[in-house]
Amino acid sequence: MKNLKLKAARAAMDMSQQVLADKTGVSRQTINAIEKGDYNPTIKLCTAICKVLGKTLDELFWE
Amino acid sequence: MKNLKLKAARAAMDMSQQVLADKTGVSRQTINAIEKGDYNPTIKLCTAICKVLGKTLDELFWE
DNA sequence: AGTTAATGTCAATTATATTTTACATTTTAT
DNA sequence: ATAAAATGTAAAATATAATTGACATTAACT
Repeated sequence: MKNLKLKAARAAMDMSQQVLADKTGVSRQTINAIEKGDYNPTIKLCTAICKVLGKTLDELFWE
Repeated sequence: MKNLKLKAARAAMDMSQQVLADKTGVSRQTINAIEKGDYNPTIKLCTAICKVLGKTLDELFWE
């Protein structure tokens, strides 16, 4: 299942996958894969993404 | 950093680490390690733990 | 005291998240 | 129409989450 909430939050900040990757300290492919939804990031990375995008875990990663 | 919120939520349900491990499909050592705090579980496991304990990600895994 | 359930912890192995390199496709802008 | 940036995707390698088995300690109970 795609993570459209993440994709939308990133779009709302006008931030590319590459920039989000740099700010969270992971590769662009990792961000892409999380948005694509076919895997399972660590809570630490989810938290880092939330902080960069100004959202909480519940807002981006709760179903 | 220990996860005392998780430990407290489990205690509030009077549930052992072993039972929580069984209900979330991981080993007891994994639950113990998460409570001890010296690592970084996947979002999928965090979500499973939250559902068993009737809490949200923000309540148990947001700092 | 003695017994049992629960917890803390460690070493070795397995499963999988993440990286790296690379290329194709799509969007955005000129 | 063309170039550049952004995205989608894949295979191989690396880092680390999670398992297994084992043992010691602590808490709860009779």
